[in-house]
Amino acid sequence: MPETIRRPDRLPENRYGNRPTMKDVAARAGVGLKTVSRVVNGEPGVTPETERRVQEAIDALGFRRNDSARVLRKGRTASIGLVLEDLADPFYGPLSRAVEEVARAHGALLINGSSAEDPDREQELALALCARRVDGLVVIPAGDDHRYLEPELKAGVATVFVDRPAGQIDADCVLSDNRGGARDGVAHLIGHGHRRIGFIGDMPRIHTAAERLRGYRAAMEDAGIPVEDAWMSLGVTDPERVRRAAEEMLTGPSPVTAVFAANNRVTVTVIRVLAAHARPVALVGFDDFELADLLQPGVTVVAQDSAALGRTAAERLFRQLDGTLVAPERIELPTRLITRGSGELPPSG
Amino acid sequence: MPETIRRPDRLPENRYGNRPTMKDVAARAGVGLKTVSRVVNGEPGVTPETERRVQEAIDALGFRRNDSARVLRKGRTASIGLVLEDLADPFYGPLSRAVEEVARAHGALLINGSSAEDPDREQELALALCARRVDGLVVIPAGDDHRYLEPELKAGVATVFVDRPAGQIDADCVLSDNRGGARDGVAHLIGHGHRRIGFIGDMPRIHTAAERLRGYRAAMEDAGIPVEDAWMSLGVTDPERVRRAAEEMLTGPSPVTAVFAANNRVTVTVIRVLAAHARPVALVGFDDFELADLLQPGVTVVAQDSAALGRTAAERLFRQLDGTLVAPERIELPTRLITRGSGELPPSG
DNA sequence: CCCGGATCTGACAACGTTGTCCAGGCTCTA
DNA sequence: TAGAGCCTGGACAACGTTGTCAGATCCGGG
Repeated sequence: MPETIRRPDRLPENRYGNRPTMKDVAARAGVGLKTVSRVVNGEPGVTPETERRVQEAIDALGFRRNDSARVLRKGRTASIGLVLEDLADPFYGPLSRAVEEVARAHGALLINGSSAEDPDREQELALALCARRVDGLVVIPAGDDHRYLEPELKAGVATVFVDRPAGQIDADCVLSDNRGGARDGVAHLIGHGHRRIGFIGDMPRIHTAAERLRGYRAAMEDAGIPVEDAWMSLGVTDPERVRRAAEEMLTGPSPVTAVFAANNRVTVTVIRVLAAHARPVALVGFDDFELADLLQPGVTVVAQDSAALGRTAAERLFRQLDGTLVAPERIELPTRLITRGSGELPPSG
Repeated sequence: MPETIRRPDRLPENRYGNRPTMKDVAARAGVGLKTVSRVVNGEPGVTPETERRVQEAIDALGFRRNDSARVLRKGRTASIGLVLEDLADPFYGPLSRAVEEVARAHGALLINGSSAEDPDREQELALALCARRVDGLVVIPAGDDHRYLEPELKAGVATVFVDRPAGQIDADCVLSDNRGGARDGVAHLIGHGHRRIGFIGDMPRIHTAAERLRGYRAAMEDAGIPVEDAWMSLGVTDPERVRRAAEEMLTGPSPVTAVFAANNRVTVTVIRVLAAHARPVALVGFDDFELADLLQPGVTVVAQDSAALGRTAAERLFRQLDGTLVAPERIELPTRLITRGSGELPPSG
């Protein structure tokens, strides 16, 4: 197909398909442009009769206001961005739901996407949202350097980090008390007589993982129990390797009688290993999950309130936008130990 | 505070906080506006030296292109909307994740929200997304009348319905084979010797619920088993009432030896009832869920591939946008029976 | 009958970007 | 060294909306 040399700037008339504009509505209703705008936005100063004519034209043409133009003119988009780690992770469902509810209450829409735990993708996504001029950003960080957001912060984009703190910049963040929660969970096992307790968690470069490890160490130290290296498995995430790590600490020279699983993925895998294991082994997991109570035995967990994380973050974000908030703060929400059986098994073997 | 009588149209200089524009960048770099645009968009025709100067000014000012203005000019937003029923429902996690991946592959962002199963809210949300001029819409319907979308369809907004069909309009939809799946599940129970089989499902006004009921009836009819009313519970969703319904069919005059649970919420509740019940009762559930294999016995389910639903829908949407697709179609994806034990229990009592 | 005021309406500019098109400077060849 | 042609850069309009402001209309009262 030969390339057209001079295509007119104005496409025939099918931009956005061929949506009618206020101008079209005005022409059809026989009124001025601004009058249509007034009707659409419910501004006062329009006779009922005029309003009726305009409304009629709107319905007839199927007019819908173009919010891009509106945003351009007004400067506020009434939308906030949410950068998740993984949309499909059940832990984030209630969180994003909570963010959405708060946004809705403030008349804002939610735009979101997942970083898939990739720092570059997190940055790409966050900046794309800023280019859309979202009013604010809720970020669950994948990376640990967020200086790329500095111009945005300076430009007034409200920003709150959730679940993990921001890196290299001073910003609001809302976290769970990871260290305290892990400490409670491990102390619970110690309270039931365990001394050889295993820990399986993610890489310590991830803030939550590091904090939970600290909690484990603190609880052990409080009880005066020296920790053996063979009891700890760090940075192992895929099910197969978690399985192997669990089996090693169960059968090693100094076998553990209890396991602390530092996140829900690990917990589920460990449950599978323990189910196939002859000797009963106690288990406490970080993060609650559905049906934990129906397993045999029920799984004792340190639960974080992911909905509260989302709600708190979103509320802070809108308070930043109101201007009622100035100094960045770090908020830690408490966790809750839920006993269901697996954490109360006595030591054996 | 007294209202300012005449506020100048031009706010001092803090719209969007006070973001620099291309004009500012151009001034600082000592070049024309369009040259900046060229650099930002990687268009050819700029000397390396000029490009460097411009890039420097961009970095120094922290400039970020305003996509609202861009959208206004170009007519495409490179974003699609997703109207979910509930962000927090684990069934929709993989689905929205799949939609996101496809969108990402096409360079589009995803804007989403939940209808909370409320038709009015679904409409409000869908139209808000259209006002943003999303290029397309993936909708999991809450209501059954979608004529409100007609002007949008006419205007060229690509639209695909998922999980449930569109009501009163002719549009693409991607569904699971609900009837066939339910039929397979119930036939499986019959194959293991059951004749008195209970059905617990949602209100038949919901398409999926109605289809699954049809599947149940069809399987029973195929086997020549007359269905008793007492075996069916319809429109019951909250856990307490599901619990009661289940108990009634287990203890009634003609007690069932097996239960078909028509969605994952119901399944989980029924599991709880059966766990507390003396006589073993077989169970097949519609929808798979995590840990179903770890329960005692493992739960046999009719699984739908929610990721495939999302992927298929999103791909169709982008094919609509390409123009490679014209006539709306109704696509049904197969379900898969996963046997884990609970569905293979023999009749007892 | 005219005027003041209140009410309603519309012309116009501006938001920040991109497409078009032309001007000027440069290189290369004859 | 002049001329042709290419390359780079910039002026300008337009996208659809809303804020400002002035003009038009209508009413009642003096």
